[in-house]
Amino acid sequence: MEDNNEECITGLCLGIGMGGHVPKKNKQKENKAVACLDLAFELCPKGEEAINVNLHHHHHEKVERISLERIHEYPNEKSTDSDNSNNNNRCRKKLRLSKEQSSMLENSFKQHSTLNPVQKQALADQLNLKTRQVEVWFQNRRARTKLKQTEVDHELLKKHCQNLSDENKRLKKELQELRALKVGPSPLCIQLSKTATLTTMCSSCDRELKLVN
DNA sequence: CGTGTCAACCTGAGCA
DNA sequence: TGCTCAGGTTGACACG
Repeated sequence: MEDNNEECITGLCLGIGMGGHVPKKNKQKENKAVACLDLAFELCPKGEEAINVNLHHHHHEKVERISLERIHEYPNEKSTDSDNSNNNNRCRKKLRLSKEQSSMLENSFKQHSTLNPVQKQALADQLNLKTRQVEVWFQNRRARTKLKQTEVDHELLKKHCQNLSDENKRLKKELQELRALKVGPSPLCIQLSKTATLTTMCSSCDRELKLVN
């Protein structure tokens, strides 16, 4: 059989509506193939039949391995979930981490927000998860942290902006009042006319502000 | 039934 | 070239 990996994957993608997209990188090809397998698995939970029909022999070993992992990966599919009566061979049932798994991941994240491969493998073994799952959890966790921090920063900036705006209004009003009192050449008025700017301290941030005349 | 959450995935960039 | 990451997206599920 000829060695034409792209055609193999393209064929399968076309067969399940992926539009025949052929990714450039091998890793991406593999990802697409895995995505294809999700759907192939949906059509054929046992895996082997649908997969062997669609792929050349070069892929069989890998594909079979992945398909078996899939069966392992979604244990709820195997009617172990007693209260899930509508077990309808859906291929990607949402995985929910247990409280223990979540808290251990959280604790690990508190210690270091990134993991080296050894730490990742150790944590995966400890939690009875795949390293990929641990990796994804940390990626998502970092994204959530960043999002939260962005929201906090946004709120702080909004408050700071409001404070500055209030301070600006107050200073403008004060300046107007001072000008209204301009009955004679007081030292302040002389200073104002010379420099055309007035400096003051912002009460909210303790920075020096320049008030343009 | 609309919406939020989150695991899983995709893609492009940076790095060794 | 392969790996890891950030950022964005998808899809399953829970909840009001």
